[in-house]
Amino acid sequence: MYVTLPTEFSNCETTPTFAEMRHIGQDTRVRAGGSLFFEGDEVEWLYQVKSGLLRVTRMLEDGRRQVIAFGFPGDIVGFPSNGLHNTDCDALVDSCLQPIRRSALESGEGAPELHQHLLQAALREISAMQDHFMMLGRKSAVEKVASFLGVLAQRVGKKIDGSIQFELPMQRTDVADFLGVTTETVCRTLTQLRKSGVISIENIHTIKILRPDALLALSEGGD
Amino acid sequence: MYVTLPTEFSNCETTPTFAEMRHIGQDTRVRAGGSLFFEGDEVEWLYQVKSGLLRVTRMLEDGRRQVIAFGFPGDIVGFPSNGLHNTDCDALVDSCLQPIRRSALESGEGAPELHQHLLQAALREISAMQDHFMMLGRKSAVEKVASFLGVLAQRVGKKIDGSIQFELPMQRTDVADFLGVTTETVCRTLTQLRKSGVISIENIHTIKILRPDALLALSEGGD
DNA sequence: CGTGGTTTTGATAATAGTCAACACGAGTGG
DNA sequence: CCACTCGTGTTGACTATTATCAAAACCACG
Repeated sequence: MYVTLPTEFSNCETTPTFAEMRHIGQDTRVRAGGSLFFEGDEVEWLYQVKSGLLRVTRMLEDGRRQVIAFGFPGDIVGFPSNGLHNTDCDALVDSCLQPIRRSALESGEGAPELHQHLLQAALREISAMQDHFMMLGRKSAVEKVASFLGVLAQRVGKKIDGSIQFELPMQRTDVADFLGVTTETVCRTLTQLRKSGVISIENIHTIKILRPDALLALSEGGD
Repeated sequence: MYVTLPTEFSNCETTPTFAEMRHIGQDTRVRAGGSLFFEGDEVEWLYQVKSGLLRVTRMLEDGRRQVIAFGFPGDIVGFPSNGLHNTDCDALVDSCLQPIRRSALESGEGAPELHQHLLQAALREISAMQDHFMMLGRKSAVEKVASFLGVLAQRVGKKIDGSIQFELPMQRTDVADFLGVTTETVCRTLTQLRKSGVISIENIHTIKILRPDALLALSEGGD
């Protein structure tokens, strides 16, 4: 029981990306389903994703959930506010993380390069969140799903002649809670995109963008 | 023509809140309707609101607009991403601002106290935006409006016996674009709250919360 | 007093949600 | 190896919420 504690099962690599080792922990692996932190926890570490996929969420008392962000390789999660985590975070697939001491962000003495890197990451985070506001507040279901697929294609897609293919490791529920729609709407929208020949669904967790131009148009409201 | 440039019409005060004057500009006044910056502008200054009200927005090509945030006294607006503004910002009423050099945030050498203050403000901003995700993605129109009024009451409300009164200086359109609904929905919801005796609308820009407890319940999904 | 912009209300339509059934696939145990 | 089961995904029928379009009311200002 109480199973969702972080399950560290080995170290993965040992080359810190930044000079000041003192502020960087040993790389950590978390199994799919394992949690990194919960809302209200004191922040000791931030985490830079090296491989895998994290899910950052926030819950309402009545169970409604919003996926705040997905943590793809390169992303940093766990920025504190008043020293506390204000979201939950868990791994959707086995993931490898580089922990970074909170103090490297907040005081940063002795590791100016790392401090700078974290600060810039936080500022990029603000900007990315502003984009997502537009998504949640002003886009239709089709535009939301199309935008989401577009971003993923750009971020983790592999070009195969004219089309772009990528893994969609999270569940439909996660996509829905990220986009502020229901699972059913995500399904229907994907079906609609498939039937109109914009994408093909290779299998549940693999999408191929057949017509990137059409997808882009849909994501911006072009019919 | 080209009228929306910042209209500075005087200095207002001269007591910098932080030690290192070098990084702090003279207090600046902006008239209602004046713009502080536009999306894509190079960031030279951040602004801490001393009085008045700012509106931070982002636009889609087709004209759809999302109000990212309102800048109330105490708030800091204008965090850069890659050195650029990624939103527009203008003043809704005559406002007084304290400009702070971007370098105070990003390099901060010589003014560690100010740097720290700005960093913490950025981190609080991230947390506040996460809350707003829930608002945009998962709350109904009534919950959105009730939450919004609740926050304003807490932030700028004045207690008058059992009720809380405050100014709502922005237009209905701004509230709508902030909450991700239409103006009509904002109006109808306010009317509904008024008719059910939760609020009274003293005049278009003045709201009185008659039953704070009921408003709170509505903002969390309680019927 | 008009005039223009904003707010409010009403009637109707469209989008997305809900509830329910069914399909699919992975893993389990007979 | 084959049901069986459970969780997830998909589809369908229907409903509810919110958007849209249009008209009226209100207000601020010249």
